[in-house]
Formats: sequence, C-alpha cells, structure tokens
Amino acid sequence: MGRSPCCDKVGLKKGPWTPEEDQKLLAYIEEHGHGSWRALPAKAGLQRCGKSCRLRWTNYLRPDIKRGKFSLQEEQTIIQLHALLGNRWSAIATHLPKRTDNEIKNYWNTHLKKRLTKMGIDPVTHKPKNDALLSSDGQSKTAANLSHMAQWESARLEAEARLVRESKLRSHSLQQQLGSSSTFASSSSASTSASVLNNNNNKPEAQPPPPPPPSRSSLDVLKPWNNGGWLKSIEGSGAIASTVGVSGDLESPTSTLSFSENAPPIMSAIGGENNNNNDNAMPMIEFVGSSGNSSSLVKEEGEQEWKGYDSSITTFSSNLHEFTMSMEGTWAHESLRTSGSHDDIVEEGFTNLLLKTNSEDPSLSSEGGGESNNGDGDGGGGSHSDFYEDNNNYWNSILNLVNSSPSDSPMF
DNA sequence: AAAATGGTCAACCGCGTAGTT
DNA sequence: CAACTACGCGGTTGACCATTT
Repeated sequence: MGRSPCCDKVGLKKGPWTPEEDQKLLAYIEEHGHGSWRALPAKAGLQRCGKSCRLRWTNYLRPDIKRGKFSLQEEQTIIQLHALLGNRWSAIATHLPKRTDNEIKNYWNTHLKKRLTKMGIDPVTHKPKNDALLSSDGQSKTAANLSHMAQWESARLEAEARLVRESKLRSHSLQQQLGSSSTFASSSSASTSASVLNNNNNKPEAQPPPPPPPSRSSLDVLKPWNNGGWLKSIEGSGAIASTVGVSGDLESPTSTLSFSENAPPIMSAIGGENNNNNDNAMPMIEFVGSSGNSSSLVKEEGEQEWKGYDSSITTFSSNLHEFTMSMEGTWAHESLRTSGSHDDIVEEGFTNLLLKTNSEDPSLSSEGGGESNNGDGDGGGGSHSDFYEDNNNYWNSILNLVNSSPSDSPMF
C-alpha cells in the first residue's frame, strides 16, 4: 500500500501554473493524450509531478470545462445531489456538464453551504437545524444508516446515468482513434468517466446497507438491480421506467429514468444522449414537478429571484423531515434487519423509498418501524393522487427554495 | 490611503483502492 | 498473497482580490 512518492521528489515545481507550463501540458496532451500521468511530466518537459499535471488538466485546461458563475439550475442540482450523495463531489460533478468536482466543491463551500446555513438548514444533513436538535441519539444513528442506504441507491442512479456517458465517450473515443490523431479530449474524458464510475461504485460508505453487486463491470452493478426486480416493481407502479439498453451489452446502453407527469417527481437522470444533438449533453437531473417551476428553471443566475424563501423553507424543511422519518421507518423494517435478504433491500431501494415518502403511513411514524413498505412499490393503501402530490410538494419545495431564496438576502 | 478583514478558488496533501508484479 | 504503483477523491491550504474600517 505504498503511497506514490511522485510529489515528494525534490526539484519539482509547486504552486500556480504559468502560461508556459499550461501550454506545454496542453500541447503534449493534445498530441499524445495524457497516458500515464506519472510519466507525462518528463515527456512533456514539465518540472511537475504527474498528480499536479492531472489536476491542472482536469480542473483547468480540459477543453470541456465551463467556467464562470453557476446557473440557478446548476445550483439546484448541486443542492439536491448533495442531499442525496453528501460530499461526493465527483459523483455530483457527473451530473453537471462541464463542471469539475473541485469547482463544485468550492462553490458549495463558499456559497451554497452558507446559504443553507443562513436558512436554518443543516448543510450536512439537509434537515432543519431545529429538527436536528430535537432528534434523539437513536434517531440520529438511524438517520445515519438511512443516509447510507440513500447513498447506495443514489449511487446506483449515478452509475446508471454514467453508463450512458461512458458508453458514449467510449464510442466517441473509438471514433476519434479510428478517424483522427486528436484523441485527447475523448480519451481523457472517457478514462475519467470510467474511473469515476468504478471508483464510486467501489467506494462504499462507512456502513453500507447490504453489499451491492460486484462492481468490476458497471453493467454488473446494474444487472441485479435492474433484473432483480426492484426496478420492475417500481415500473409496475408507474413511477419510474428504467432500462439499461440490452442487458449486458455495452454497445448500446441506454438509460432513461423518466417520469410521467403524474409520477413522483424525484429526479430524472436523463440519459437519452443517443438522440441528443448536443454531444456535450450529460445526464442532468431534471426536476419534474408541477408546472410553474419549469419556467423559473431557465432563469439566469442565482443572484436573482430569491423571493418568498420563508414559506419555501418551511415546506422544504417539513417535507425533508417527513422524508427522513419515512426512511427511518423503512430502514427499521424487521425484514431488513433480520432476514439479511439483499433482494428485499434491493427491491426496496432508495428510489422506492423516495416514492413511498408518505407521512400518512401510520406504520412509518411508529418508533422502530412497523410492518410497512413491503416493497411492491404500489404506493400502499393511500390514494395515489395524494401520494404523488406529497412527493410533488417535497421536490417542488426544494425547487422553490432554491428559486426563491436570495443569495444575499438582508433577512439573514 | 493604508491596514484589516473576508471571500474566492487553484492547487496541494494525504488517504483509499484498483491494478500490477 | 503480499508488496508495490498509479490514480482519483475529498479535505485543506494559501495566494490573490475585493471590501470594509
């Protein structure tokens, strides 16, 4: 487990990059691709360690990087994904085209985190701070477990969405290798994408729920999840349709998580690049909710339109809390605790839980969880319209929150 | 005008892990 | 299987700039 000594070598330059260094690195990668980062500096004539070169490339020189202010939609995406994924910046970055994990991380730390804090929302848990204070230790532990489960499921979603990208990038890279000498962009992106995919899938959080499928092949990850039936159950509910191309066929994986208008508006990782004219289009989180909001999504820049935040905060907080509580109830489910059946848990799935966010379910409100959520994804006994409406409210409130919260409100 | 303070962000550091020998 | 290499990730630092005092 030796650590890379590359950065310990003496004589290597550190600190800000000069334009000359940038030019050298850029020219080398354009011509040869980055190849081995460790070997690159010598070949490119740079007095830098490979790590530094990689960082400079991925965070600054890469041609497919968008710089400048984050749009409102990007902010929304970050906040939501952070609620789901925590500080997994690379995973979050996969949903934000042309943004680097470093940039997102910085933006979160310098803008969004503060904004949420000012609003009385814990930026770590995304719960109202008052609520966090009230919760007992036991609840906190349970919530932590739930968070892990949520992360597993969200990771699955990431992987699925990323599959599309990976496949596309591979084919793109292949085309370029076949057709031209300029391969740097696609090869870099492809390797990054693949690596991120592996890395994320292989990086379980502290106490993950049941072990996920083996992750050597990203498709292997998805097979049990998709074929095992939990998605079927969701599909059966009409809530979500997820397909991964031809099973096990990397050639044409298409991944779509789409929702009908009446479906619970969780998030839609829009694959669909196959018929997308924009080659740079990445799977973006698409918030499908009640009307009205969609238009605001295209508003420019988050500095504006942060009005009406207080009511949104209230709604957001309470809904988020309800969501968490329902997760607690589900996670505490006896079958999940004792049966050890991975299928059960897999079938339950975070998405399913999300869809089941129904605070009216009495079994969910009882401590220690009750006999609920046995995973048929049918929405239980409650009325579908109410159920969908609750979920609509939940996600829309997040949208409203972001849409309406002033970045520099005098209120705070 | 100068000093102090705060905000931003590029870059570094250390760790975990996949892959290789 | 152990040792090692290489890489990517997230946390942190520090230089730079803007604003305030």
